[in-house]
Amino acid sequence: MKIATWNVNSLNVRLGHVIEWLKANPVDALCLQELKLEDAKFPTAAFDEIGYNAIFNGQKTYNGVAILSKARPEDVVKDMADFADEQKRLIAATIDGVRVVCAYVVNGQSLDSEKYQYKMQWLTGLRSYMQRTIAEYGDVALLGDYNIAPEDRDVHDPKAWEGQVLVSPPEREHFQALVALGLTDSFRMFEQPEKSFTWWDYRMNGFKRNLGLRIDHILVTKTLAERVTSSVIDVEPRKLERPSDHTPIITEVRS
DNA sequence: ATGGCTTCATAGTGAAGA
Repeated sequence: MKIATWNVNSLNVRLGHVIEWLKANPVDALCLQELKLEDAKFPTAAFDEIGYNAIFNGQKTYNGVAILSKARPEDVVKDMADFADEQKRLIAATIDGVRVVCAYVVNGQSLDSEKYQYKMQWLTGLRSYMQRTIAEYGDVALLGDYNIAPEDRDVHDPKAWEGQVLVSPPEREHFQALVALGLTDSFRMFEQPEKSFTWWDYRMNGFKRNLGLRIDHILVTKTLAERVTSSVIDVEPRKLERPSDHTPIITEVRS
């Protein structure tokens, strides 16, 4: 099966891109982040027309996550049970026997911001949530916008980014804590081109100059990692008119 | 150049993203 994740930065604006991408890339599950729309406005029919089920956890203006899947999603859970959160950042379901967790990690804004503290707390909550989820389900994949570049090679200019949000040591420690739960960064299981990124700033011609970061990830439990056959970033959607600033990443798991 | 661009909410600009 193929599983993918894409921060679409407004599903209203990007619906056409997502539909066309799914037609060209008929993955078994696609996790979306930053829907920026309330559940009542979710375009369920548009996905139904192309053979996809949709589950979603949205809110007006900000955040919002969804999972699109060919198979019917089972045991749908929204939010983290043990972490009270006004913001809609997590949804999970079992698809083809795999527990798929779709997360939109807090950005954090800057290290001296209250939002950074919220990010740290949220990541601590996610760690507990994932620990429990792995214990309960076994085969688990955590897909989404982590808002963390795990290593310097995931940053176009590590010197320029040093000490900034998205690359700070405490954030990277949170990423490694997820790995320590028994999760593997599926993208790094394979030889990859240098300067592989999933996000580029809209400003300064960031994409054309490849001034990006790798902050969207697909982590899988060991049992799944043994069956992973590929993991790739698809930069094509970033080349379209009015693109999202993020682009999809796809991991394939042998059945 | 603490800017640059895009989205949303709003009807001027401001917040937020990363």
